[in-house]
Amino acid sequence: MKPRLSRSFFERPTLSVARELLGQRLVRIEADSKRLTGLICETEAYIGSDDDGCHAKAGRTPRNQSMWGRAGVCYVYFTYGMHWMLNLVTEQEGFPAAVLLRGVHPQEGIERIQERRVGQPRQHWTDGPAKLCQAFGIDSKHDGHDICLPESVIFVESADRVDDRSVTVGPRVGLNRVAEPWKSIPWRFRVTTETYFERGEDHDVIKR
DNA sequence: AGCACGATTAACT
DNA sequence: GTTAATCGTGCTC
Repeated sequence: MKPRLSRSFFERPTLSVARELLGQRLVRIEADSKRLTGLICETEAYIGSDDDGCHAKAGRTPRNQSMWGRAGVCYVYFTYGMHWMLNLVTEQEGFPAAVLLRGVHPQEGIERIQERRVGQPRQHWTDGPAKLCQAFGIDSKHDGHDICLPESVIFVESADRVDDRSVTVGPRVGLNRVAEPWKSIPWRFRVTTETYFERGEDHDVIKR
């Protein structure tokens, strides 16, 4: 078994965590012990209550309180009446910051991912923040879940670092009503070399 | 108790 | 390119 990313990884500056999560392996152990994994290919950073794009700007509420928790905690929230989003909390406890997981490249548990994403072509199984939560069975029950505990059912395994040449940095998505500079600040990180994750018989293409 | 909004998605022109 | 779906959340009355 590969080593898991430790709490000290998540206690660092959020931009470093967001960048370095690219290429690492998101692991979800389901209730029946089925293991679903995917290599992280897109992230966004949300940093502090000064960040107008960050939920923490509204202050601490029951919904967003996980963001004030210790590094390594999941902040899972509900939006648009139907979608769940998974964030991993960063920096020190008491400072609200997190990395939104926006896309993964499926590796293990393909059959179950396919079941959860019925009718969708493979390239769209986990290429959005709500899509990956649906595919991995992640929802409200995981809000506040600590991924650094040994018994955690969600964690991140150490894998190959993605080279800078394969990473594109740009503005975060979906912040149309947010004021500058937060609307355009380049806090989105994604793997843009289309063949980057191709391995063996697996010839999926990273899109977006 | 009512209401406007949303870190999106899928379907459609 | 546009837009409906769908409802928890936080704010106002």
